[in-house]
Amino acid sequence: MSKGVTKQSENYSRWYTDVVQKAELADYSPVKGCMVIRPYGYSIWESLQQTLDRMFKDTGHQNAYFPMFIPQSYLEKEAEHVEGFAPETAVVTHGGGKELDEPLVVRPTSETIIWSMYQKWIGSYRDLPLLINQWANVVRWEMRTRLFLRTTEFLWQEGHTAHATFDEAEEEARRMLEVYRTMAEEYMAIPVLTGIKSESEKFAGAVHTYTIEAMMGDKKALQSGTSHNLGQNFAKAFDVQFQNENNELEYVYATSWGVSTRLVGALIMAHGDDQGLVLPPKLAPHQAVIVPIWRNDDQKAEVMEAVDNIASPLREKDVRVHVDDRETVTPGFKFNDWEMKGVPLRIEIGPRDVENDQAVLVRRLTREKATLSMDEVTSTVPDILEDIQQTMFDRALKFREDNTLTTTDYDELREFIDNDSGFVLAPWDGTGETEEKVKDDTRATIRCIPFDGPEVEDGAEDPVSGKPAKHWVYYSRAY
RNA sequence: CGGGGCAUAGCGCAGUCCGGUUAGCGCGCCUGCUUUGGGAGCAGGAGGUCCCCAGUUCGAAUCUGGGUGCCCCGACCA
Repeated sequence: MSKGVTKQSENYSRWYTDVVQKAELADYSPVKGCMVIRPYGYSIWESLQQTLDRMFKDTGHQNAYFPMFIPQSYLEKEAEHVEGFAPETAVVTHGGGKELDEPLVVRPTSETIIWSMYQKWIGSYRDLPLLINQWANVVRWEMRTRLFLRTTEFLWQEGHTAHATFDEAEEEARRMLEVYRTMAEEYMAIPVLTGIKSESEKFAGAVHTYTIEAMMGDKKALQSGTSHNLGQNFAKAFDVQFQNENNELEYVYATSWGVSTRLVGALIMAHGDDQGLVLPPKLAPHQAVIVPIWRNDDQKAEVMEAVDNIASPLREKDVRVHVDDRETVTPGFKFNDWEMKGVPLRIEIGPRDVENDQAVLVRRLTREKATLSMDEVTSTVPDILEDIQQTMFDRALKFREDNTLTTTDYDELREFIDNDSGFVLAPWDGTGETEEKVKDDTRATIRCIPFDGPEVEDGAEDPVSGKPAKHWVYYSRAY
């Protein structure tokens, strides 16, 4: 195995697959398009899961689990939904050696089976709102796959809620998008654009789709989470009505929202560098790794004692510390290994340090080295981790801002996109034709109509069609 | 599905054009000794249906025919 990874500047997508494999996040599986998530990669997913799960519970949601197999007829009940998902489903036709009476679709998403159950569970306004989330795997038969970013099977969470009014559903969809924004920005240290999807990009079966969009290291966009106001579409398809306070029957209003293991891909591409992965302290499985250094057994005993004198108090302060006491590899190997794996902080302790009652701290993000006294180490590590977390977010935000063009000129837009220079904020007339033309010309799509975009001034025109502009939108090439 | 490429040790490859002893190299792996502050050194060792099937030949990793799998590039997508 060669030592480093392909440089980002040389070939970004090779850099990405190199990092995934060398940081031992995932491996290719025998089944085309599927992947094996290795322990280190899975522990990152667990960090994301734990953080999100707490946020879901804090906003009143409960977890449940629905089956992976869905009767094919269910998927067909909502017209837009079946049109959107039928081409990418896996279908089970046989079980126990016999052909099934009705084929079973392996869920590409669970709206249909969940709403078939909500039909049984919801009768009155007193049953609402119903706020359920599930952690699950789903299968979508994609043409082209990439580790974490798009695999045939992936892990995700999907929230499915039922409400008495459209406004309440709308509020829920926006609330959960805000949860995702918080997750991305405050935990993953990835700034995101929040906004609404255009008609062509919205979820099959939704009234509105809201999204968080992040900029990756190659300046392409990654849709990192979506939240949908489904209106009454699924309630009508599955005949889910409730009696309101006036004893009238009304269809239920729905939302759904999800993020997936794609977030791991977002972490890799938003922060990674030519040394490998760079993880934000709040989500890193190991926040600090201690590398002991010794020449002989006497030194080893001294050094390990000093290591414990640092590791224990740090753990008491809830710092996730890992002591790398492997004897089969050299310290130099360990340095590179943990840098590849993105551990935010490395603490080196050798005989010289023991003698001087000090330790060497190295930050992964900046590779900045500092020598601190043992006491300082235990007292300042939490602050250092917090500082790294903030610095990572600030860097990513500056990167996005430096690579975003605001323009009303189509030639400028095209040139910018053609040079892979990032996001373009431009006025849009709101038509699918314009959107399509930009896509044909540049391969860029409308990522979202941002919530906090500029006001459209009177007389402002769409640079493509010349028609009156309705919104400012972000265009970008995307994963 | 269209276009291009590849298949030889765990991984990455050479050998194939022009058939000929026991199929090599690097990394990794195992054993021992010496090492250990930025990917250690030396010595020894293990490991192969050369993708599959058929054919040509005294002889096939190498030539011929068929098949299979994978990768990359384009049309769909969290």
